[in-house]
Amino acid sequence: MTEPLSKTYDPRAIEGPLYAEWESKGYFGASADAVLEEGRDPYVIVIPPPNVTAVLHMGHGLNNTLQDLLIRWRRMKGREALWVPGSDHAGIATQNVVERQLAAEGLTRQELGRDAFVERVWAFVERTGGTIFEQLKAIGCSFDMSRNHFTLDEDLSAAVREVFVRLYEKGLIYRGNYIINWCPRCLTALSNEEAEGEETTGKLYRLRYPFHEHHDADHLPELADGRRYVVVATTRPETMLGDVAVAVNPKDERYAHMIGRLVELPLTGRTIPIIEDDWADPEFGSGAVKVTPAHDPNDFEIGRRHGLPEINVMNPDGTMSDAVPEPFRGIDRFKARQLVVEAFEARDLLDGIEEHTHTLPRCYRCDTIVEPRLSDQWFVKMKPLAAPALQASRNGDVRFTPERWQKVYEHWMENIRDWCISRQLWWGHRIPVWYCEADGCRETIVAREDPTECPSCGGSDLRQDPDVLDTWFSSWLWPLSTLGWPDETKDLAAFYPTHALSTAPEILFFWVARMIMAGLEFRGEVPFRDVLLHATVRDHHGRKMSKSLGNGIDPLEVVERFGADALRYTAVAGAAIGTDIYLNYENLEEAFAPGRNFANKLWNAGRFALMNLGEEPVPTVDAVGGDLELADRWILSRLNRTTQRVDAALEGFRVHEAAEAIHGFFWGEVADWYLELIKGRLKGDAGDASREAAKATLVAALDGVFRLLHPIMPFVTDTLWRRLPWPEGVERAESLMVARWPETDPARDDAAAEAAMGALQELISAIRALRSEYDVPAKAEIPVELAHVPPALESALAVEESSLRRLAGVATIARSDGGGAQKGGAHVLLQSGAELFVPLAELIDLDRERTRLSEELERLEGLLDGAERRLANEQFTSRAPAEVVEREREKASNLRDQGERLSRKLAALK
RNA sequence: GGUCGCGUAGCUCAGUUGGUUAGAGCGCACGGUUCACAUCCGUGAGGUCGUAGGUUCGAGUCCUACCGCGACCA
Repeated sequence: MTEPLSKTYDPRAIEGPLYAEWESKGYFGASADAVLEEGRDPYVIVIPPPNVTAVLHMGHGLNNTLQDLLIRWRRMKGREALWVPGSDHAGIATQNVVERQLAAEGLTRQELGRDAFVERVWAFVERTGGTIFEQLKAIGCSFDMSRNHFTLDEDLSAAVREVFVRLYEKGLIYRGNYIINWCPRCLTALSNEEAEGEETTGKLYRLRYPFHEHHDADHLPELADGRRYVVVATTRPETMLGDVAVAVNPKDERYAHMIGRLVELPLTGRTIPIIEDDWADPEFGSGAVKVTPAHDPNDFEIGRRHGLPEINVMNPDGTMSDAVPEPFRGIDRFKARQLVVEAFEARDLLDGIEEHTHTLPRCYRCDTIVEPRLSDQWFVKMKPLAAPALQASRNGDVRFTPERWQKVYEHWMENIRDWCISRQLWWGHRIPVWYCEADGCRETIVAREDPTECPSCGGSDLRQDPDVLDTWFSSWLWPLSTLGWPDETKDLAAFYPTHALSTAPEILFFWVARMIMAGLEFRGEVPFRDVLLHATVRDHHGRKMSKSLGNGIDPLEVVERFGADALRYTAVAGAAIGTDIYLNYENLEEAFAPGRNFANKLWNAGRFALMNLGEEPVPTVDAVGGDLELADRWILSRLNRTTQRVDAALEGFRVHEAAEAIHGFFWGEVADWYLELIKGRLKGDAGDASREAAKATLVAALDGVFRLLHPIMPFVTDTLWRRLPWPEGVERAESLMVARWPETDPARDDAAAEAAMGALQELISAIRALRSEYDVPAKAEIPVELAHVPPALESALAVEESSLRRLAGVATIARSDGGGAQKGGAHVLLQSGAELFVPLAELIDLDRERTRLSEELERLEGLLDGAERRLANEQFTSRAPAEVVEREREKASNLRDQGERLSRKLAALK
């Protein structure tokens, strides 16, 4: 710990060991007793559980950095901070992975059998399941691994079963035969949310259905054989094999008198009726729509309204079923589509094909086109659960950041549809429902404990429902179940409700909305107060990073090359609220330059400070009070303002603003100015008292900024912080991680010091700019003359004249009255009111100087013109607030003064 | 089609209730090798704040329309 810092910043050397130390000291743990018995204020975040098979990607990197930032910040603020980690069994995704492994061995899960398959998945999960947490540790996540959970753990599974039974008993879970979204590749039902719409340019086919018999449809077109026909349009012609009616709008006069007539359903030998239903839109196509109740949600509704039959023409795998005529049986749906169209064409029944843009639903796990399918499934009745969840948003019990997500959430809640929760998978929570197989009984048993006999007939021939539950049916309980619910555990009492949830916007409905419903339904309280929807990580072309595009960034490679702190800072600084973060995966050095450069700067400036501070104790700032110099008071004032800014930013989840404030303070003020100003004092050039004041201030400034930065860049800050020399007798935590967050101190705000330093900085910058403008050699020391020096600058020069010489390369400082202009030099009018003259006849070209001053004068006159016009406007002076008018007057007078002086100088040069 | 959001420097973005001479990082140009840092230091170029109206004493900020982009939901 006291070995010297390496000359170059090497994050690999510090990060791993430091994390291990934090973990071994138990800093990540939280205590329920501390909350329940000692009255400590908790702050809780539950992790959005990554899939158990997941490997870390930048989305995780960003999201978990944000959570760690919030947790570390609140921990330093003295809260009992708990970050609950865990993972999700991810039914379809995990099952797919293992099925692919089997396929590589030439096996299918059906060949293996259910029990053996599930065993195999468990083996896989146990082998790979912990990976992501090791990876998250590498980026510094301070979660409490003693509370790690998995959705298939015994206690979490018990919670799932409890919830199923409760909702069933309450009448909110039911089984029914409805149209659901079906993935023909995964062979399972999906919820509406899991079927993702994708805009596609497809085709709209117009099909002719001839009337079964001749009648008075003279205004309709006729076929070559003289039969009249109606035209229906569809994007899925193969489903016509399951048509049971043609619907027209009752208000549509073209068809009004045809209701009840029959048309022939081509290819099938069936006839189907024309029915009236409001759903048919007279404006769309011919106004007549085919009705296929078993394969379309709207047609399903029409079918039920009219008591129509439901003909299922498709097998689960997307091939045509035995309910269709022979040539189509067993044929894949898309091939069947082609065959149906050809058959229509051959019979002159194809009315036309046109391009048609529509939204196709695809399976969110395998991208296969989802098929609406009629089947028996379990559903949750959502309206009763949504009502309180909607209320919670409207009354502010849950808040969304960025705010606009509130509307998205409420819109979804207002239009909620029932949730299909059964999945035809093997990996997941088995549905706790049994059917009595006894003849004449057929009882349905829904139970918390596996039943051994039928409560109705006493029979023991029970068959459990083969299906499992939607994974989200367990993750919607996450904040409850990870804290022990339904048991009344200490954790539940101490840590529920949690405080913030940070996640990706795309799972707002899947997960966040449902957690809010579950929290309210099962615990009577929202599960968290704040929902933070973070940025999407994209590549430099704006494309979402994805495995299939190969445009991802491996966070571990970034950590390896630049360090976790660099990764974290880059993510935090780039993730402005409501905007996505763009990273170039082809050039990681450039992509992570902000964090990498800043970490390196911290290291080097910190190392320099530590070398100069030495290891002996330093006095406190209070102890050297009277010896504090301008620069000291200035940097302490700046620190104080920075602390205020950072606090306010973090309260509002404006993490990028916090990062920027700290970055600007450390680099732009501490490193660029303060360290430069005190170099001589640290060496003792100005005596012991001055040196001690500088040391005390430097330690205070670094201590403060390291604390502010620790939640964002925990490793480099703790490493440097613990090496700071410390005042004797002042208590100090053993790690910055568990040190207290800085308090702001109004007494340290020092406007006078800031004004004086501001004037000095302006002067130094102006001299540097002139040197650059006129190509003064870097080492050449130049004379300067000052006039009209205002008190603020005067007070700065009184103590920092040597700094001025060193930082601006000044040899001599003379005073003049500043009356006119001297030839053979350069003039600058400073905003502080001072005048700078650099007499460098041999370097300064008169023409160039005149041009430079003219341009400056023009700029000033433009500004003055605007200000004067405003002041001349009586409306402005009477209506604008007095202070605004006053500020405008000062500005105008200042500009006028500068302008006049500048034109005199310009005139003198002509 | 509905809802929401976004167009500010070459790029990615700040700009907190309308009011200092509109900022940052990256990139670019020029200069800089002893004395913390070339992952650095200094200086600089670059913006009629998408377009057109409107409200106001005053608009990057508020309103309307349009153009362009994106997201979500049908």
